[in-house]
Amino acid sequence: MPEKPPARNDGAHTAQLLTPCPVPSILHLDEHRCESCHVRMQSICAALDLHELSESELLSRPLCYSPRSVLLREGETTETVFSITSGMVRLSRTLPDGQRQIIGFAIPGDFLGHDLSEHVVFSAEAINTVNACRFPRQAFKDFANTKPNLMARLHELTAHELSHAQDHMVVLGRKNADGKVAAFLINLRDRLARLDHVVLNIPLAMTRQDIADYLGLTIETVSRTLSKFAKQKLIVITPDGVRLLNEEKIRIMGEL
Amino acid sequence: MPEKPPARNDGAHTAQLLTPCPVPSILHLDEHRCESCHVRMQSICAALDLHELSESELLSRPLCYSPRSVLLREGETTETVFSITSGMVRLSRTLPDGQRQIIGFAIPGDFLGHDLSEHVVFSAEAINTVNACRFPRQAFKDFANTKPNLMARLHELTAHELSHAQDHMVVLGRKNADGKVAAFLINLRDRLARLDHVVLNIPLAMTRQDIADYLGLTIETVSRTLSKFAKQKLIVITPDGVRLLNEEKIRIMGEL
DNA sequence: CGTTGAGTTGACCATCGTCAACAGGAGTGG
DNA sequence: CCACTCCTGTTGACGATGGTCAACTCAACG
Repeated sequence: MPEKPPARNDGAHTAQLLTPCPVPSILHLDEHRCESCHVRMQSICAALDLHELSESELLSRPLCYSPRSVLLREGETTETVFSITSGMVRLSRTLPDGQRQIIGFAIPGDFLGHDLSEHVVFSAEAINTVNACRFPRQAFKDFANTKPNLMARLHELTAHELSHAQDHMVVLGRKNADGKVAAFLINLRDRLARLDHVVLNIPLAMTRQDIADYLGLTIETVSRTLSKFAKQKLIVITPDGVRLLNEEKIRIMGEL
Repeated sequence: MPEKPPARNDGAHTAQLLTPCPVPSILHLDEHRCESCHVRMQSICAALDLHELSESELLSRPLCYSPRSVLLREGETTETVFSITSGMVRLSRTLPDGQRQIIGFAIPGDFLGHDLSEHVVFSAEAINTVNACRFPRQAFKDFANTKPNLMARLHELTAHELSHAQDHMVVLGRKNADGKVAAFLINLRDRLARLDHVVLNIPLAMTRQDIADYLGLTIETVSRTLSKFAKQKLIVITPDGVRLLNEEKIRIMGEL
């Protein structure tokens, strides 16, 4: 893991400014009502009863972000926090020398801005089209301070995130390339399964470069490893992701 | 980073059962009064006023743990949570194949059991003599649920821990051996400095094996890297730790 | 004085990073 | 429609970083 000279293809992750995309479904209001939100019970909102939900609804705005748009930018002051309702968001930190480490991929139900603090410590960029409820940070914080349930739920999500971060430390510190890629696939599958129940194909909306930057590998090693898995009939690589043929073997390789 | 065959020197981290050591200072009561606790404002207790402090004092017991004793054991159910007041605690996870990843070193002011959940996800072992306030988990949880300040403080500590975990991901994923060791030294120095103000010598109470398991390296690489730093007059290796000669260079190597 | 465990150093080698070439798809413009 | 570029992804050849194995020192301890 030598210190890379100033990143090779920076163009790959320069993302444009925050650009909400058209929200046609602003007309179908009930689709955007919190009450009928399909990830409500996975999200921070699980803590709220119907009355509280409509209170919180007054604070938030459902927004749609086009691919590559920026939800949060590392180093700025935090104006907003988010609850993701669809799509996938990449969370990353950049080193002074230009290297990038992806610290996670947020999926529907995930919350961005756990600490409610003033400083954004990582960038958040939409990978594909993303829908998210955006809250003004201070208003959300004030609201949470009056609702012990909500604060407890936020804490629960944060603690869960911490545990997940610790899992990933183990992967980064103690797994070889095969183990890292296997752990990544299994982990993503399990998280998506919690939302969708059946996940046959694991959609890989992120690029190989993203996966590499998440696993502390290079794009070449990720590509090679996936090809090797395919040759060993452990997976099939599809245009939009990966299908597991031998989940058990992959799971053992990636096991923590 | 090949998958190690079942750990080389397991003996190094078999720790004995929870064994509080004699607490002679049980006589000098005021030293153990929360009111005069020297890490109070760094710890979870910073959220409590004097009245609340004496309430919480009824829940907790100040205990002393001898080196290598176990505060929490991975996989068991959580009976207790801790606030560390002196000494250093090693937090680790073990993989099915016996490999170990150290996910952090807790120092005075740190809290163990952030999630307040039923399952212990990492082991916590005293590295040297450790003093800690022990709370029954459920009682602490109930208490926190009645004190929004305390819950907010717990959440603050957890969010801080999460941010720290993300820092460490960057180190594990994107730094070479030199950068990892440098980042470790600087990070430890800064954390100790927050407690002690002046830290000339960085005490390394943990073994080289511990450092290696924290940084995703081997004991040999850690040893070699420290020797190299010493040869380059960046540090001096002392019996009980390390002294920085050229902090600036180390800091740059370890920079995030 | 032998044992044990931590730490250091050297020699060798495997894994994964580096560099390079190439394939295929999307978008652009003539 | 085709030529062109740009970008992502794949594959191969080579080499450096860091892991493996081994030998050694030193301090602590009985």
